[in-house]
Amino acid sequence: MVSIKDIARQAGISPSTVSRVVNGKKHVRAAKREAVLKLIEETGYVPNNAARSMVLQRSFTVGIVLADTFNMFQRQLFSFIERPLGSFGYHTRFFFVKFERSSEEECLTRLKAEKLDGIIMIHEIQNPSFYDSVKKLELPLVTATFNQPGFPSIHIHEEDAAHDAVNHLINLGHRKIKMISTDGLSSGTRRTKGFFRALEAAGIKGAEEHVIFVRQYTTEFGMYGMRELLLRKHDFSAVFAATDELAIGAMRVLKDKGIRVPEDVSVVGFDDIDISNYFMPRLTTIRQPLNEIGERTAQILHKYITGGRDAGADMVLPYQLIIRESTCALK
Amino acid sequence: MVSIKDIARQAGISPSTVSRVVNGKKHVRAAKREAVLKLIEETGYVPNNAARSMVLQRSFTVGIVLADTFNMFQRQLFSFIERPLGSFGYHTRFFFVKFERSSEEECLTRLKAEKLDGIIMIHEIQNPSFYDSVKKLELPLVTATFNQPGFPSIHIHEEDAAHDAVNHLINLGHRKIKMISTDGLSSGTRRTKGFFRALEAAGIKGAEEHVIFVRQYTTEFGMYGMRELLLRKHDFSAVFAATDELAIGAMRVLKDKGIRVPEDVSVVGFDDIDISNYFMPRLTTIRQPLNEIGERTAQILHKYITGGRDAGADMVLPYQLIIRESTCALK
DNA sequence: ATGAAAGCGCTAACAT
DNA sequence: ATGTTAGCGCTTTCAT
Repeated sequence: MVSIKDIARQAGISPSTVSRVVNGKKHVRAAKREAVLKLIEETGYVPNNAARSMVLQRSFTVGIVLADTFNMFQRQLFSFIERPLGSFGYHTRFFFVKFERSSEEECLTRLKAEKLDGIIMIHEIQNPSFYDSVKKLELPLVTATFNQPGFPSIHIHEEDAAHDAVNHLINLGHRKIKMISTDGLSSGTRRTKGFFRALEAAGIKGAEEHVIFVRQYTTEFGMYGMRELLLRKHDFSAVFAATDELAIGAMRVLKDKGIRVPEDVSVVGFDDIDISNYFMPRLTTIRQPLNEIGERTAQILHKYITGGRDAGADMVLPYQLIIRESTCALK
Repeated sequence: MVSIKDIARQAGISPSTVSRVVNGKKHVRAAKREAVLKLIEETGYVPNNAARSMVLQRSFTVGIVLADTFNMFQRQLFSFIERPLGSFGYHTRFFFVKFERSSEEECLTRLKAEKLDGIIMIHEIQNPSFYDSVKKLELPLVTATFNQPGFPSIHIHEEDAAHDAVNHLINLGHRKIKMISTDGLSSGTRRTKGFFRALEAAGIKGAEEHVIFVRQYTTEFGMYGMRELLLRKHDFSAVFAATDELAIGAMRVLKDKGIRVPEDVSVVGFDDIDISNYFMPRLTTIRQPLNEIGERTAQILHKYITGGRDAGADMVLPYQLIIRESTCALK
């Protein structure tokens, strides 16, 4: 493997100068710069990252914390984060965390072990002490798709979005509306709040009884949630699922029971993952601007890493209600 | 950050001994080993990877080459590869490649730049010189889900599987069967071969005219493929899609045209991605044992990296035809 | 069984 | 503008 010394020797100069050229520093005579560049081209020299990393005390890698379910939503969001991050010269490293206290703690340990330049969370850790520890480590952290006080966050206004989604149902004439949500995750809590708010504004009582809580945002739990709902009593004409994946699972059960969507039951999701537009029926949902969220997240983290400790910024992006085929007016 | 020197100093011994303990080497008196372990526990010491990497000339990271579409199939497979790889102490780094010559070349450059311990390909590069270059680099490489001569490969027998899928259609009485496939990727070629073989065995002529080739395995291209098929003439009763994603796109178009699946047209996919079982109708498909493929791939690569250059092993895993709701007997 | 010393490839502070 | 030097944290001979 050709090293900086090889280049220096062949160019008849010192490694320092080669380093200056490689890093685009000033104070190098044009002629030498050219010569070095040419040599690099010829030899295919590439700086050794481990070495740079050691002296610079930076790893050039950022950790991405995500749920070990690695569901479609997260996978899509990751794609949108990875690219801009790469353009800033970062690599990404995954940290999967389960929905358990012990897994969260272990995640923190692993996060510490790697010498990360920064952390992006696209899945929230429930234990608040996690964030305290990160703060102590002075590790730049930004959260994407949810708001974490004290850290830069890029997200939409989930409560408002949920409210709009439910309101869409209400405007369609629905009064008996159920929700499949999560109570362990703050995103679930916020979406549930929006649900309650819309119901209350419409004068619909007993909202609390209308929501069923499941543990994770997966199609499996969507099925489970709907089964539970049906077990209690099928007296609803519409369902709001806290995520598209939940909605997809719920629709699966509905279909299997011979209950038609949207004729018998309208369904609204949340997130607008790719597949939602391929479903039959196409899912009505809230679109999160994943592309922009990814881009902003990368930008802000980079700024945070390079520019210093000005945390706390909270960026709220616009969402959009996408009305498709899974909802219709109450007959 | 606590370093090996700190531990050594506190334990009143030399860094060498600490290193021995950390790496589980022999020739350390039990008492000292205990002491060091205790200190490590207390201080939360973790070896600096960059430093180890430099002296060991290993990066502990393996590159994963995948299509920049990062479709559902790849996302799922990645999950199954990442875990076992992690248990061997490797990290993963993504290398997305587009379906273009230039992107493939650039991928090779980036692959070289990183000091990778190994490479896993879950997407094939079309340019054969790519593999020559990797061979020259003496970089351990294993391919997952497709066979690359000269490298360890873990995959199913795609041609046989495709044959079985099509045969299922034939057994159902279908004679007018179309295929949506790819000709740029060898997996597409192999699946197409299976399609031909089944048709020929059944005495169905003009097989070549029955397949439409698209560029990528995405739902979008599935839609495109079906639209083209319909444009030519709707004289088929069944369609075999080279992947589930393609099938999903195809079914979308069918549905939009008011053509029922499976009553009017039976559809078979390939891969059995998670979502296929949630579709309406549930997709009949070929199941690739992703879990096992992922596990084996990680194992074999690890062995390859640590054990030396015994490339060439070719592991063929069993597949399974999963008959669900998207196919039915020809009426 | 243990320590001293060298060196992995690079950058930056300090000379000049 | 350029070179010399030290050192990042670790592992590994080579002594002892």
